[in-house]
Amino acid sequence: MIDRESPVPIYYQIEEYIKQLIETEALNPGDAIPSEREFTEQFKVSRMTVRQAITNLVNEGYLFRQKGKGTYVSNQKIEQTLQGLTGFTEDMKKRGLKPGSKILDFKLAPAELSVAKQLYINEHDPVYEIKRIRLADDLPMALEMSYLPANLIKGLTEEIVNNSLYEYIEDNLQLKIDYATQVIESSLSHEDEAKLLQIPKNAPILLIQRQTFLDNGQPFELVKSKYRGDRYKFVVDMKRV
Amino acid sequence: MIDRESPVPIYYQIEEYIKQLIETEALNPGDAIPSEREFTEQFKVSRMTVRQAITNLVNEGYLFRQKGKGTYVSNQKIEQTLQGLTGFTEDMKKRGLKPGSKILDFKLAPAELSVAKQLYINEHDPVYEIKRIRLADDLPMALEMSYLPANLIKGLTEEIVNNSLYEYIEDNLQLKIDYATQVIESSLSHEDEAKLLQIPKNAPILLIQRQTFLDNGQPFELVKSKYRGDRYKFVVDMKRV
DNA sequence: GAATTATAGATGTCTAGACAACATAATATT
DNA sequence: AATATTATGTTGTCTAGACATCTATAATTC
Repeated sequence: MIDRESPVPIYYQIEEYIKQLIETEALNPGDAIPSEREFTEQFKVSRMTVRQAITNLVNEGYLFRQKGKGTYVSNQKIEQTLQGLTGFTEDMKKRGLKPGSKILDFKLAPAELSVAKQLYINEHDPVYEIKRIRLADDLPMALEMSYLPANLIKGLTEEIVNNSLYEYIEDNLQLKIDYATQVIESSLSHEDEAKLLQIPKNAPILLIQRQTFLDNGQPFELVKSKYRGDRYKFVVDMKRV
Repeated sequence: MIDRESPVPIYYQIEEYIKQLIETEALNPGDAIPSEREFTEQFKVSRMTVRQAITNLVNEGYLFRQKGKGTYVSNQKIEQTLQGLTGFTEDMKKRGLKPGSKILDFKLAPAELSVAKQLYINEHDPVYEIKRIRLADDLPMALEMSYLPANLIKGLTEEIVNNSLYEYIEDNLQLKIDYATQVIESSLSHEDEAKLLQIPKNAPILLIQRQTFLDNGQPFELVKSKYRGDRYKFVVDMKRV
């Protein structure tokens, strides 16, 4: 198990060993790992070496200690769960679903007042309006209305929208996407939406409205989504300040 | 400088000492701190103790090491937090509403399996179960079921719960609340919930399940909430990574 | 039976070394 | 003068213990 001839430090070998126990589900979240003394006997190493391995895994969020009791497996790696801002495509991939999309409408139109306000532009300024059905594993997941100010996001096409909009904005337009504010509420499906989402009328839907900003504080995207309540749960991690 | 009679660990005293050097700008970003051997002589402690202090500061982002050269002051403490994790009371205040609460049930009971799993405790371990109606401007806003492991959150009373639970945990129990994972979904009100929330049956509700963690990765709270869909919107900010 | 007191086992802190690996500067060799 | 070598100082890894503190359980006492 431990190779003393290896240039890989012993504490690191022990780290890998424990991580593998977690990944193979030999150890599950909440389970106690063997005590430090047990590891010293198992691997014939000093306790400080074992502690170095365990301390690293504690710092990485794999384990947590309880004085006088033992050391336990955490739920997930923290960094991994502190999820970033992503689009629909990345979101679905993370959930292990195949993302898809069907554009219902793509046009350049003058902005309505409510949309203009949220994009920090004037009423009747040109905005791209994109209406889509979002699919996951080929089944409807959400209805989506996107609004993008044409003076800022230039040269948009259906092609780009269907591939990766965020990559286009960051790579081609050289703009830096920074953060988004999302408002989430519960609602019921109307008849026409129900039909498109293939759910009954008056079924629960998750209404998500997102305003996405560049690093200069300017909004470049407004997305109004209606997710099927039976298929979608919104997951968010928050940090105490 | 180092007080050996103090119950405060020596490594922690050294940490504070180094942090103070940085804060008073006796040490600036890029500067090398004294070598580990110099510290052992200055404080008359073993090198492992010095290393424990420095390792902690490296993990917290204050310092970085260079093998064979030395240890240096970092540019800045990394990891700025995005948004505050708060309880119901703070949340309502931010929205300009008067928070209120009515406890329907407060008891110490053996944990059910599903709850135990999410709190990383064993089935039948004691948990505080608190059922509340949450009010905003004296009107029902949400139904809330809270579960807290009694072996960790000790001495809980209705009084504490009604005032500020988080303050009690951080100030009295000296535990550090770190982050929470929340799962949000859309649902419909059942008959009994509808009555308590004073809304019609089958009205939209926002179902929020929150798992709150300490800084060691251990969960200390599980909250299942049902918010009135007509009164509550969940707002979250996300940062692009 | 209930409360109190040991006891065993876990993590927390600390010691006084040892040798390895790496970086740099001083010294010796070519 | 350029190149090797050596010396020195740094962090990296590791040992074999010690005692403290906390938890949970077993044993004892009331």
